[in-house]
Amino acid sequence: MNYQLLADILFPDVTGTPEELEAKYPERNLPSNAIVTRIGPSPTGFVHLGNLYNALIGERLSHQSGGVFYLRIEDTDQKREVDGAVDMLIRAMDYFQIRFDEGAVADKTQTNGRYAPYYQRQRKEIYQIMAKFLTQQGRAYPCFLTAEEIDQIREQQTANKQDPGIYGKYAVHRNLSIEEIQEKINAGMPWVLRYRGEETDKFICVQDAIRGKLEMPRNRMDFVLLKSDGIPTYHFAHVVDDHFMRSTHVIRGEEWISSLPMHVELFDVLNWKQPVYCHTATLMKIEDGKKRKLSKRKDPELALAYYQQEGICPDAVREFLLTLLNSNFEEWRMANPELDCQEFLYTIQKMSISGALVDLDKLRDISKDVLSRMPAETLYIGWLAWCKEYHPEFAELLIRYHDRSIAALNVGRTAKKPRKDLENWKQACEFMKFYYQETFAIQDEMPEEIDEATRKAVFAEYLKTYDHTDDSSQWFTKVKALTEKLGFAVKPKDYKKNPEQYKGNIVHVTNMLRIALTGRANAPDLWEVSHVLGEEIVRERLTAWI
RNA sequence: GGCCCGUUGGUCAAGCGGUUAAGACUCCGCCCUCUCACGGCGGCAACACCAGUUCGAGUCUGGUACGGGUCACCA
Repeated sequence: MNYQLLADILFPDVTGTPEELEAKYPERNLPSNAIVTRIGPSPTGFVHLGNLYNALIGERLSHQSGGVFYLRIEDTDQKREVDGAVDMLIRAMDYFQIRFDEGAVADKTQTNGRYAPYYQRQRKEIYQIMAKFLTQQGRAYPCFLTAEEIDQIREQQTANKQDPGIYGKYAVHRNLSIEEIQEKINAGMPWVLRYRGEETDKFICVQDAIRGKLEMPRNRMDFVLLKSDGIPTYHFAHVVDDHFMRSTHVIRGEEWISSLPMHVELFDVLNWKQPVYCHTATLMKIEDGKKRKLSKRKDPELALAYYQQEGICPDAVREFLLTLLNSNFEEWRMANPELDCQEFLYTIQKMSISGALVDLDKLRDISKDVLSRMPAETLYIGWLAWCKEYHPEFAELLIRYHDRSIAALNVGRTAKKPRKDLENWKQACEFMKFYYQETFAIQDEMPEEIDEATRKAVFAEYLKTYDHTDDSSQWFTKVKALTEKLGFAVKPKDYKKNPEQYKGNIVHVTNMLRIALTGRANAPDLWEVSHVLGEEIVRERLTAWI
């Protein structure tokens, strides 16, 4: 068989050579330990936690090592492509502080980096050059099998209890003569380019950076390199791109492990250096006591958009993923509560292998912790940004009452052990609404044990002695005096012992004040809250009850 | 079904032949306390199973079970 002739028939317009590509996309000039890696999402319009999970690993490893982190859009499946998906993806990554050094930008006509293009469909010529090369080497051939014919082959194989696929004697177009091929092409029959696999009982062995040694049977399949539209399959694109983009590491989900033999085969045949593979664990979800893969349809928490909509602080999501990813992160965080999580040294060695469950309770805990560590001004900026997008009315309040909002965020925050009231920005809008007249509402009932007349007397007496300039302890002394004067027990224990001797206890008094001032029985320190609200609002809210 | 990957409390996990088997989340109790939150103390709760190697096994080997992945002109 004249492979050179075959290659010219198949790729008449392809004139480039692998050598030219090597020259065009040279080795990167980086220190030997610098990691170059990427994420390669498909523009389907759905960005999920797994994308972020892998992105975070790549981003950390590359940036910690002084390497390069880039974005490649794997858009080889035109059918699944959704408009605006890339823009959405980049914005989502940016929201979670994943920044790319080079790679695709939302505008397809623009590029950022010397290994461009970063959209796979724009790299067609590169793949064609390599495909032609493999054809010349006798490692690839055109296959004219239709989907129906392949189905038939599979049925036959299943009936015979043989492995399904195109290989060995089932690769019926493998040894077509040049004339037969020419004839079919002239007849306009569509074809795919298949790799010419070999019957073998050998094994391959790959040192996975996360999992250690991976052993599996060597590839024997005539898998597809180029689809009938001349666009490569994932397998071919991965090998070609990660070689010419000079990735040192390939970080991807464990679902790729089973196609590793194909990739290893291609790197071998092309005589290219294999990148370091890092196969990450799949994120799981528990349902009815069983673990299962997170599903796009059933689990909203899989979509990154969920975290944005809920207003979960991006740092919290990052820290949450970090605790899943690196078992020593939590320890580090406890030892270094004040450091930015970017300062944590991320290591592949500490990565877990088995699939982690996404535990929203844990996320909430981390989130409260992260928010409690932030200064009020920083919180304000993040919260306002979120409100502008998801809760515009609240954003207006935050702007109109800027100083009061900052003061409100500072309640209980400046202490050595800050309060952890805030979980996320959506919840913050609910929690903080009593600070604004526009959103203030009475949510809890006044205590039933206290009759209305007594309640009014409490408020009247409180207002009579209230001095906005009192400090916290002066204020509380007055509250205690009022409590005693109106026949309430200052110590809850006294009341518990002899309830008939009192109208109630100090908890009743402060609860009524708290409900009147904040609308709720549970709220932060009343003196502090009062000073955020200001004297006018304090008096107004209490007077309303008299 | 073939091939792969995995399996320590409900969850995330430490552990690298000898431990009372860490820690975090959740839940429960107590303390602190004007409520709540925070914080402190304490509690419930685990090495999937069976063989083997060994003086000794969560840790090594084999098998079984269970879970997951993959077997496309999808990535």
